[in-house]
Amino acid sequence: MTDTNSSKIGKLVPDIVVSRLPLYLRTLTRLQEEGKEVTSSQELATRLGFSSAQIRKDLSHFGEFGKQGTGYHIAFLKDQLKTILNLDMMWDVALIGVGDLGHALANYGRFTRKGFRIAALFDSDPKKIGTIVNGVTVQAVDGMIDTIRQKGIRIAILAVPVNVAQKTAEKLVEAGVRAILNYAPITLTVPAEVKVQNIDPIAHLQKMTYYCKR
Amino acid sequence: MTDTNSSKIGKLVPDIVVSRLPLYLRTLTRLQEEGKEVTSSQELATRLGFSSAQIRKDLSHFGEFGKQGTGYHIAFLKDQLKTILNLDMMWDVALIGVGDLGHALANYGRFTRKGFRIAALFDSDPKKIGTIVNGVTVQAVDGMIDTIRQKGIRIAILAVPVNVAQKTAEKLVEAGVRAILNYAPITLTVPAEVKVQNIDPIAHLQKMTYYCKR
DNA sequence: TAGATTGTTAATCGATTAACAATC
DNA sequence: TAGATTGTTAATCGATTAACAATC
Repeated sequence: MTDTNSSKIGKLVPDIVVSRLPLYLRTLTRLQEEGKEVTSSQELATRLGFSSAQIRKDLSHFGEFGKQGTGYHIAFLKDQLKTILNLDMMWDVALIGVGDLGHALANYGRFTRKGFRIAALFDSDPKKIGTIVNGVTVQAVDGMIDTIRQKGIRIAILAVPVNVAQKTAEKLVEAGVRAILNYAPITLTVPAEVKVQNIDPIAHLQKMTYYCKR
Repeated sequence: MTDTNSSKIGKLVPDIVVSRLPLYLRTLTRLQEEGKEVTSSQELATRLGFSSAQIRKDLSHFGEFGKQGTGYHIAFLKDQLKTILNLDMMWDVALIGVGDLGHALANYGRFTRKGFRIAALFDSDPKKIGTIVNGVTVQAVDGMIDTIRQKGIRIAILAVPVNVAQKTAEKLVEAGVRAILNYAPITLTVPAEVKVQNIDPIAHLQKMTYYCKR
């Protein structure tokens, strides 16, 4: 088995496995920062709170990246994971909604460092349109579809009020967006080929209070 | 079976079921805003993209909330879910790290509306200490443990730089915090009785680019 | 009553883990 | 070689779904 650039033919990789790859990547980067060059499924497992078997199984969906007796060369495995996740390129991202949250996201330096460039900002508030945030001019939502199409943007971050989130998502889909990171507390309805990931701090807090009896 | 205030005795509710309860709550609130008084597992399922069987099974862990032929009374089910999730009270929350993200979170009105009051703000930057954000004075991280203990705060939102996140989490645990919403891109190591939920937008984006071949 | 929908059971499906031969 | 660790298989574990009796 030498196919390391894509998943094994005929086998679909479970979504939950894909979810863990960014965590592996993150952990490898940290290990590297600590000066390590080689790691093992056991070390990764300890760091992440997973089992070592799970890590080996997950990676086995994509190829063979380790050496028996030695483990994994960190720089090599990082590169492989980046390739698998299509992170060997810079992705342009549209950010819709430049309120407090949108503002914080537009200024979040980690996006750029990790290969996600905020290439366009949109808002519907006339007071915000035309202002410059982190070097990018805020545009009217009215022209959003054209701009996103023209720039070929495939990823959007949705930070608009919940009452306009679904409508805005539909515009994004029309504009050709394939992935939406949704901060609005609502389940978006989009075509199956469009990926949505939701971030809702309230939902996370509410889950934890379940365990906080008092 | 009339035990509606807690899970069935002797049966532990799977964590993944607990994760979905806040989404049910959110959807019920939306249905209510649309003027509905009654709903069904099928309607909830369609809204959420789940199966109706899953919704009925999830709810069955906690009691019987519906009526055959009719469905669920929305206000009643909402109340029950709130009780199950310990949301029938106001929770004090400490927010650590008042950078761009922390600032946005401190100003996020939805926390208060959903029963989470930002009761204390902490930062280590002398320029921020003493400033007031959304009516709360930013305090030095130095006195954090005492303040959290004194106020009996059980929930913390961690929005500090990644390099101090683990150290800060340990202080929070020492102060008696039982639940941490972690925005730093690192897997925190905490005692088993402390719940951690992670929010990492980069991880979400990286998951989606896996499916964005190009 | 007839139609609708629940709560639950059993079957199915999928993910995790334990164990180990292979081999560095 | 001896020790360590991989990749994979098979077993286990757990979650989801289909189906339906109960009943509103």
